[in-house]
Amino acid sequence: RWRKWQIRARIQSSIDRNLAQAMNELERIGNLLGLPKSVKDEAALIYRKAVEKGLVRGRSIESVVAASIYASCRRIKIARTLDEIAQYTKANRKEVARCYRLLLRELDVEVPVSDPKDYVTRIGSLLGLSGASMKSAAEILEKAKNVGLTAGKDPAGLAAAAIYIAALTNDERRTQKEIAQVAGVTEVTVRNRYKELIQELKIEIQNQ
Amino acid sequence: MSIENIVATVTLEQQLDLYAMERSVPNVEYDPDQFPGLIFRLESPKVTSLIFKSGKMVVTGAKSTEELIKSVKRIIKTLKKYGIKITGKPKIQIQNIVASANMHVHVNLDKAAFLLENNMYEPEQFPGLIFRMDDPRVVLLIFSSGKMVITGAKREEEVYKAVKKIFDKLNELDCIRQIEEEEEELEI
DNA sequence: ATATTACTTTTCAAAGC
DNA sequence: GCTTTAAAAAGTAATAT
Repeated sequence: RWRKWQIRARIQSSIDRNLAQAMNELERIGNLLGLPKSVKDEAALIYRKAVEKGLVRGRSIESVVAASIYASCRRIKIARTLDEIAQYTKANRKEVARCYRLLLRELDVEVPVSDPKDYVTRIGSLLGLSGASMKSAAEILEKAKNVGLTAGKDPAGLAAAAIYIAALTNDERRTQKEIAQVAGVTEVTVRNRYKELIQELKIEIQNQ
Repeated sequence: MSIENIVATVTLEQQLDLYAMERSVPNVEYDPDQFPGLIFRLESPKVTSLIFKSGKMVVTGAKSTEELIKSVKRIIKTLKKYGIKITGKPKIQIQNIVASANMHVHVNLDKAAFLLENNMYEPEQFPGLIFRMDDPRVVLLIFSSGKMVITGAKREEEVYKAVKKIFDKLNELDCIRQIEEEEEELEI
């Protein structure tokens, strides 16, 4: 009886210690990323489930915390790339991605497929674009999705190209370089997506 | 549909001296600190073999069972040619078959990701939808172009079964759209 | 600015760390 | 879990011309 109680207490305290450390990490990374409380709370919930299922064994707390944050961002539709989150940890993107896949498979956390439109708000505001431009970028992406142009493509690259077009047509031109930088993709990707979008959606660009 | 790669293990039931092989057989790589197996590349059929001191080997790169068998025979013949004594007949076991196929349709991956069970679709990480099929037990990488990769099969038949099954399933779920393809290559 | 090369994902065995 | 080997898919990245 006593022994059983002791074992249970020991396990509980081990989970508590793990959680306490994890919450510090979560708070640190979350603040560095400028995430709202709702995202941090959701991430904490996901992490708690992971610890209770013993998924953190053999892995660093930090990587699992980062993966929980990523899953939370995806659920709440706060656009953040895996790289952005991983940069504040000692682990690399690959390790965080591995933990994220583990969370998806082992926990019943449902994560919707990321929507390029979610990246528009972030990229647009970082560039100081008007709401009108962001709205037209979202419309371009909606059309692109309807003709099956977005399948398999990086949502950040798609959003970047849509913003490039929208800014151009709204007289708020930003260079591909500027957009690529804040979107976290290369200029080549922005250019490739841009070419495809204007060609397939028959968008007229006056400028040169 | 075509088989792209077959991974097989070959058991020779005898110990091998890899150091002696490295000295006498040309074009082999052996660095036990890096990897316990000796790497031997056969030019035709173009396959690569990892040979272990236990007498077991892994042969990769074959595109058909016939090619695999021919490769194993040639590898053993080559080793014998350079003075490596090999007794008994090799036991060949196919461990993994990788194949590619083309459905010639456009696939709505967003919809498929929502409707299919056991799938993973993360376009920021990889363009294909990863689907784990229970029967046959294989993994399929499905692309929006309608092309796909089937891996994890142990028999050729499982590949055909999996391709038919996923096509029917995507059709049922209405995740497929016909596409106008210019060049229709004829294949069997 | 475009062309190559290289990496992402999945699968599998081998022996050893 | 890692190390090594092969192969395809399509996208993206890094480097070369």
